[in-house]
Amino acid sequence: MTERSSWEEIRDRRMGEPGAKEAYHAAELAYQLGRTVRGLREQRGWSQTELAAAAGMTQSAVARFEAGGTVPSLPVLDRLATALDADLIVRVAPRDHVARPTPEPANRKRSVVDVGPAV
Amino acid sequence: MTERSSWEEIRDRRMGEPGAKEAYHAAELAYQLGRTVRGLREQRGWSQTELAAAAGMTQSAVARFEAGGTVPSLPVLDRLATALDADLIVRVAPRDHVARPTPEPANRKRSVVDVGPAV
DNA sequence: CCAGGGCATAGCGTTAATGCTATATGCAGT
DNA sequence: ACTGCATATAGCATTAACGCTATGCCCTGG
Repeated sequence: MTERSSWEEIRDRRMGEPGAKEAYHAAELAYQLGRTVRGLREQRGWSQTELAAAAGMTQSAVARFEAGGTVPSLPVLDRLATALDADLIVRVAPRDHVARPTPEPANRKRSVVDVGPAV
Repeated sequence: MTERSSWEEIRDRRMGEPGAKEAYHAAELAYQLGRTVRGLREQRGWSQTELAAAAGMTQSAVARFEAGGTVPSLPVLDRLATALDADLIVRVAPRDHVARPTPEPANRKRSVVDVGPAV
């Protein structure tokens, strides 16, 4: 239909489709992660090609990801984060608990991967 | 080989294989996320079957996930988090920046999904 | 005007996560 | 001993993410 097919299209459709609330979240998540990574990349003055090389992937993969074309897998996110010298943080934080003020030392040299019950 | 095949086996193998540092991270991430979710589930006194129903999946899927049998996708994590009334937090936080003390209100009622350049 | 660099897409083959059903234990409770 | 519930696996079909290659477009420098 309309054959406009493009990642934007795909993303828009996913984010608009009702009944797929989870898919929606995931799509939005993908979108925002893409923008975040793009920001970090540009901040470093790197081209998609360079980031791709550093993360062990190709330019097209980076473009697809940055455009939110697909919901990235954790392995890929990890590689990108590592390439950008950043930490990939994935956590399932219960909302019940009154999360403590997160006494994060703001700079601890943890591993690239940071997981936890979040407080 | 040895045909012992089980998720533990799979996980162990993945976490042990050298040369796949990213895969390692991802596997460990999967493992820990699984334990976190299991903890939250038991904390609620739910059975895998119940959590599965609440998250729109089957008991086997939950078992597989909790055992770290596969690296979960974001959509699945989102559904599980939502079912457990928790927040799924995924972020790529640059290590360079001297992250500020995270002035997190410790209790804001954000969306289920929380993404950002992390400060 | 042409060349080069950077980014967006198209297509396609491969791989891995999901979903489901069925089954094997293990552990109470009766 | 039998029944029922919970968890671990097996096996299989589907789907989607990934990886790669090849273009197309745009913009800028020569």
